[in-house]
Amino acid sequence: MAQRKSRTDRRIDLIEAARRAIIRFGIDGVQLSHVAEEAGLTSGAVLYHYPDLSELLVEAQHAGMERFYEQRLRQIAALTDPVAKLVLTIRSGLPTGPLDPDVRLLNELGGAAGRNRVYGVLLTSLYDRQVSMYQSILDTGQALGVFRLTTDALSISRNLVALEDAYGYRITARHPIIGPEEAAELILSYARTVTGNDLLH
Amino acid sequence: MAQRKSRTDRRIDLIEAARRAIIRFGIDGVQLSHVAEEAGLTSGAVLYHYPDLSELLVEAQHAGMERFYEQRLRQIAALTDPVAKLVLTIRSGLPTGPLDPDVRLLNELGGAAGRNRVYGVLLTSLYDRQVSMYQSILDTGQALGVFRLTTDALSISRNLVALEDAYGYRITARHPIIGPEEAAELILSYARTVTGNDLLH
DNA sequence: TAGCCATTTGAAGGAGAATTCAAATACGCA
DNA sequence: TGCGTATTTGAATTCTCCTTCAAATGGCTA
Repeated sequence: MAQRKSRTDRRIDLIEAARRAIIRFGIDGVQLSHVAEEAGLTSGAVLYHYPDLSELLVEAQHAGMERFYEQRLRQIAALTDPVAKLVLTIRSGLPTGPLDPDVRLLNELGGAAGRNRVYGVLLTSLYDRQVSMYQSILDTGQALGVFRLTTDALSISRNLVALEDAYGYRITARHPIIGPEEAAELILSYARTVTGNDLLH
Repeated sequence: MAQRKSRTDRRIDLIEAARRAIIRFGIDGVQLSHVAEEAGLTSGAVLYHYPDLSELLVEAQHAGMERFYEQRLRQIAALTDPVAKLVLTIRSGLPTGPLDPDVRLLNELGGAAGRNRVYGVLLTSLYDRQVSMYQSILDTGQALGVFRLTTDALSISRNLVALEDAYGYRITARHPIIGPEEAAELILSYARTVTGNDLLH
């Protein structure tokens, strides 16, 4: 028998297991047994904690998104230079490679968000928060005279997040030419143009 | 009994039916019975033409992609002015609204392309062709002196397609602010900056 | 240490979907 | 018109997954 755990500990495990299962089988392809296997439990045990699988899936997606976002925030928190912040933020929004679990998870939502309101809201809220993240970097840089923005910071930020998203898809789909490095360079080329800064650091 | 049709006619119908079913239930959620219902047939009839549902789904995705791409090509073929071409191309890459079937279908592939090589290849090939489409418009504009590109046309084109893709997702996910118009304006703002052209026509 | 209770198992049942196939049907062609 | 055949149906079968639940398990507390 699998090790017994407290209600909260087990729920945390299950959310992690669901995350892995979604990546393997897709948000519409996950089955109770997939989650159970990933967690090292039986289907019954999963059902004991989550009588409704779809609720667990939402929680898994939510947790994955929060982790992704918090991680990005934490990385730039250590920096003060707007240039360094911007460059690092761009890189941290891209997958490390085709198998990057965080981005793979987010990508699963793309299609589902058009059919499922909950997923649509989740994804939209993540997008908006990432936009704010960029916006505050750009505003600061502008105020310090480091950036000379060609348009409003909001529009630029929206485009930056959009570019990250799109290249995340390209990379996980294994584009033969566009990998993490190439994508970063493409986004940076945009960022250089609109900030009027070489973004060397 | 449903009207009898020739092998080829029925296969065309089924591909259309599968396309609709994918949009409704997701690429990993479609069932034989969904396709059958959309086609006005029984599951047995579907199986008679496509013993393997997954092959039908691939064909449906392929057909949807080709149609989407051909449609865009056809639209710009009527124009000669690079500015008009560029503006129209940007608009034609965006969904008309959250329910746009062509984009909804493409979005279904996003996640699956990370798990399924066939879908990955399909999606990558569409991306590359769309990039070429933009590239030829930009090259022409540059040659005519209408555009003064800030970077190489290839990078700009990659970013333009990436932006379309990403805003396609945002729109189908029903972002409360970013609709077709707003997305077009965001992409145009990028295009203006990198072409040095106001893109008014 | 004994007993309680939350957690987990595993088997049984049931629902739903895929698959098979014999029979029915309608179209094309002689 | 009538034959032959490709297409479609619908029922039976099998398969897979979800759901339920009684029994087992093991940690916690008194």
